[in-house]
Amino acid sequence: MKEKIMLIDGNSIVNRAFYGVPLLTNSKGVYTNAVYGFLNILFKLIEEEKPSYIAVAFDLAAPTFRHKMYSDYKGTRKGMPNELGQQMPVLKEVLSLMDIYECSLEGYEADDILGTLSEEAYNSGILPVIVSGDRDLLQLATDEIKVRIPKTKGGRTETEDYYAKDVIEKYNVTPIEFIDLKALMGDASDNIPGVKGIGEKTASKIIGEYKTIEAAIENADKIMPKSAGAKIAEFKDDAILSKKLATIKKDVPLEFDFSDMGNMSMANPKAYEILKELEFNSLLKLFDNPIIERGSSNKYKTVKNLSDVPDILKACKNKETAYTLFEENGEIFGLAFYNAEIGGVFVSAGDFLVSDIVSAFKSFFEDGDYIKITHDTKRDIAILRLYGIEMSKVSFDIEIAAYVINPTAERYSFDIIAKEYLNEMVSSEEEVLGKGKGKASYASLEEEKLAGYCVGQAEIIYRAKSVMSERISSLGQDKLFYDIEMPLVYVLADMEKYGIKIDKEALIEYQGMLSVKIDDITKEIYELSGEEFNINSPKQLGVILFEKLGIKGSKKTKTGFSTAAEVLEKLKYDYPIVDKILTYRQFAKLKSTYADGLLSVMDPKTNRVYSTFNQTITATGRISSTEPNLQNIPIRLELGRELRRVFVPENEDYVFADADYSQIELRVLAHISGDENLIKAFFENQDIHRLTASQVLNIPFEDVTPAQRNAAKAINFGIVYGIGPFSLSQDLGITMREAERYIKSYFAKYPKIKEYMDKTIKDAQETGFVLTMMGRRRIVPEINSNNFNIRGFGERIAMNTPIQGSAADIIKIAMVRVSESLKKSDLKSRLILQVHDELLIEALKSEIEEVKKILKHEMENAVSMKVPLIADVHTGASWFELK
DNA sequence: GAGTTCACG
DNA sequence: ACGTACGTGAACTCA
Repeated sequence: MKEKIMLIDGNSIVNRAFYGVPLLTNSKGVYTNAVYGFLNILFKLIEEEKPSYIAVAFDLAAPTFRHKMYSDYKGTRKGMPNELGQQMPVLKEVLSLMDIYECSLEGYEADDILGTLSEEAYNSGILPVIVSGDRDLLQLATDEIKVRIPKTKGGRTETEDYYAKDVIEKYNVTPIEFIDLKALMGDASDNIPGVKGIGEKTASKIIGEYKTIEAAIENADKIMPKSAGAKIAEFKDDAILSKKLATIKKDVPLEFDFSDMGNMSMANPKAYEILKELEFNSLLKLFDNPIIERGSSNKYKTVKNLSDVPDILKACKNKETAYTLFEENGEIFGLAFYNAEIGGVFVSAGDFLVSDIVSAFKSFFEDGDYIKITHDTKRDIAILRLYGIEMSKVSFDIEIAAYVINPTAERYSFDIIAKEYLNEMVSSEEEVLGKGKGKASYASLEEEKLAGYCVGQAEIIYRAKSVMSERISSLGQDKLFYDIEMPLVYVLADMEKYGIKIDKEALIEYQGMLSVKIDDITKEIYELSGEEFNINSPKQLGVILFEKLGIKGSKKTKTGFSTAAEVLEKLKYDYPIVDKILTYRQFAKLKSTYADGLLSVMDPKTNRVYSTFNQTITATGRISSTEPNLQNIPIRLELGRELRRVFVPENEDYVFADADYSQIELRVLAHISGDENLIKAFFENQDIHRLTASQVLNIPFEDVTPAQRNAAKAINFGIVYGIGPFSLSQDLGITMREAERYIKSYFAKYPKIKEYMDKTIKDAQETGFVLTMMGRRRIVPEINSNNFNIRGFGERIAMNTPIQGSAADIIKIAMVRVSESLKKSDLKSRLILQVHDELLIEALKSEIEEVKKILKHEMENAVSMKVPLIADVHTGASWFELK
């Protein structure tokens, strides 16, 4: 099929659009109707024609050769209305953002440029399609070259299409004769004189017979009716001039290269933004095309016979290859590969038995010789395990990479990465499948779309990887990414695979015990309040407590009374009902979130819960845990802590071994601030809070009272979070004045901590980001906010993130090493849980001593710091007993 | 879906 | 004069 070029008469189309679409503005009052109409026409025709090249020609204000020939040319034409004029630069901006080629040339009209481009294109073997609102262009139509005249009617775009035969059919003249026709009849809008007194009907008849103006003049005496012939003779000069004016030039001295007209990218982020700004919401569907817009996704190969697979694998071996695995509920729908050697390859699950596909590609996934890159490795590890495949090392996961580069993004999906790193708009999964209830299955996609989407994603991965790997290197994050985060993916995948065993009977008993307690206390509360209400509703509870019962000391939230524990705590001694509410809340929380919650996610076949550990959620580098969240299992209150008894090892052959870092964040702070006093404190290996109290208050270590130790503990915590006197005073129940004195005295004792805090804020203000020990980087846009509150928040982020984040770096290193050590020693014991400063291993009893040694050693030696790292190890027959 | 509350480090 | 400690996830109510 011949390549096409779409040649657009910009001015005439924008005019059509302006008059065809009601005058619109966006919410900022910018007129948008002409731009909107233009784009509607443009997109519709692009979709229909699928041109390889596009050029839009515009007139310039300067006079053209026609004006020089005839000073009244277009003399009757009024200028553009202001509402349209304002839209011209907007339109040009949109076209430029979409990389659509524009051209204009002084001294010539858009028509002439189009005529020239059409001629040149045709001679170069490219088929022109001409788009104009102006019938003058019909003279360019041939048997092959089509002229399309769009009409906007009631929001819909229709076009009249003219090949040469259609012109003949409609006007009884050939396209070439159309020039003569116009020259004879004149054109009021261009102020072409024509021959006065001859209208369309007569002109059409005459040209139909004589073909050209020249012939008509020569034969003027023979023309019927006589009067027409006489007029032609009389005004022959006008007729000749008119023909010159009406003839579109095909030899304009234009410099151009067709290759410049083929770089269109309608669906790119900048275009998206401007369309959004113009509020062309209906046009944004352009970005929903499930076939990835750019690149070679249209040129993929589909595997028709699995006997072709060995050749494909051969071409991938030792070459970086991106793959995508499309799966739903454990069922594989498609597999795509992309690399420079083979381009895109698609394998559809619809064409073969999934088990055959899996065995055909087994070596790709299992052999280290294939350099794999993908998106969301952890998910693929789990899927492949369902098919008996243990995935070997994936060298680059773009999702993890995107997180390392910027941990504060909302999502790291393909579409976001393509936009961020390749500046391309591709469809998100949501756009392809929909979301929520209406979410479709991959099975419902046409094979071609599924293939395009799979291969397109593989290509995105392949290309994004090279951009991202350079970025990571330039940010000094190679070690963080390649040695910590990438290996961690496998550790987390294993943790998710193993899960943790629940003593189901014990949990049901715990649940029942809570039910009884909740029933009892609910009755008591109803009695004390004199009515039944929903205690779970803060709104209803607030009304009961602070209006009906008239309890004093309420605080307001946005929506009404606050009933938070912080408020109720202060009132519980004076009002028994408040105390009961607090107790109710405790029971209700334990039952709904933990007892009911765990039972609902427990696998009934194995009696284990399998949490998902998310590696790309937190802004600081921590991991998070969901469904169930195993990182917030109660411990602080006794009743809650009892829940930990239901977390047990697999069977009698196993036991739990656990280790938690002692004061890791304060140790990190000592290290990165370099404060000698704090460093010394840690070398003394004493109770750090007591030591802080004695140093800050200048009293002997032995004389520190429990209250003083508590105060020091609160300060130590506060320091890590970027403390203020208000919060400390609240926490300790002291005046702000006193709190301020404590803080001052703390910083006086540990001067380098103060220096560190000041410096990290200053650096963040200048650079816009903060760093952890391992080079994890968080941007802190809040820090330069003009808003007092937001800026304060930014400053606390700047102070806290390096501390929390470095601690996260450290335990991640420990996890990777513990996991490696267990494997290297061929132990059956396995890491099953991480809770920020704690690692839990389900250990084979026979391996317990070795496991304890590994845990302690790898945790304490994960990094080398100016203070020792201490991990305390415990063992026990349930999570409860690890203390 | 936003807001509130509360569990953890 | 401002509002007030960092980082999470889950359950619940209510609009």
